[in-house]
Amino acid sequence: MQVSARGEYAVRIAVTLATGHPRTISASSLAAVQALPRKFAEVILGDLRRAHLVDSVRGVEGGYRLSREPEAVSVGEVLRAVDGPLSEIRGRRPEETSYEGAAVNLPRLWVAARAAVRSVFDEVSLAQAATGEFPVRIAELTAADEAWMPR
Amino acid sequence: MQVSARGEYAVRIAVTLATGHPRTISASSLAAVQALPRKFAEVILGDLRRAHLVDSVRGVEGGYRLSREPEAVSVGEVLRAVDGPLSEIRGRRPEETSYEGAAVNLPRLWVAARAAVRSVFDEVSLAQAATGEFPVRIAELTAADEAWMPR
DNA sequence: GCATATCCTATCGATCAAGTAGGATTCAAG
DNA sequence: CTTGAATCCTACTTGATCGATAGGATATGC
Repeated sequence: MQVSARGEYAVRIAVTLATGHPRTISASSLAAVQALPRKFAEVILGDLRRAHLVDSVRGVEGGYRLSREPEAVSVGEVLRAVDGPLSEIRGRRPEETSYEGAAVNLPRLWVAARAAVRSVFDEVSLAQAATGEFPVRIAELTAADEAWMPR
Repeated sequence: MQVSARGEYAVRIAVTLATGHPRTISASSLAAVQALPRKFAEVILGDLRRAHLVDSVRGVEGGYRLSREPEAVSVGEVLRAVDGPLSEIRGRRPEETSYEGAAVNLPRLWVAARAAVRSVFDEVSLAQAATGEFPVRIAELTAADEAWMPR
């Protein structure tokens, strides 16, 4: 479940927009407050705009704002907008894989893994990510000390 | 949760070894039966050997076999041996991330996502992956039609 | 018309992924 | 004690992608 710099930046930008909603915030302001490269932030905001997750306003006093309410946008949507699909197996969708011999059951495993990832990123809204009030299922996942240990 | 070609190949090789356990199987035989490049398979088997997941025997009649019983090796271990950690956020471990402002709660989200991935790959053994008799929790994840749909 | 934004196109260096090449080394069987 | 089949080691290539930057065209409010 590798999240690229683009993905991380996009979510940071999105939760910042969620917190300021419905005010519009400029790219330089977003970049400054989250300490990321301004030009790169512009590129990412372009991706989010083309995915219809944010609206943009040009000119002085312009900037970006979420297209929908922060409660109605999931983190998964943001990540998909900038990186592609949440889960890929050697560049293919899990359900598109197919194997011979001892590996015939692997597609089910890949699909299960994707479902697990979705159950986190598609079930957390930008509003929840901003406030830290995660759904119970998500909170439970982070409750065990073990979840915080590298492996 | 991107799985690279190395990762996919490694798991396919591992379940093949699990099925043949405890016989030793040569790299060319593994490559042939799973239809993957022989030289690349050799590289991957080297990774698995250095991770102490497989033992190798040189010479004629040589080959590879699992170091432990197929029930005692998880898919997660195989994936970690060839790609690195299951989950990384911009190249860092989830628990090592840290943010200012609206993004302060994101580390919990990253940790939750990693926990979700682990709950699949670390809970499925090579024996289960080979037979298709997955744990109930995993089977449930693949039961819904929705799990098989792209998004 | 000027300051401040977004927006568009192009480029760049570094890194990595996937795979290949060639051969040195090991070992059992005959 | 040779031979053939296997692991193992080092190096290389090729292409794509990632993370960014540059420079300016375009829009907008005052």
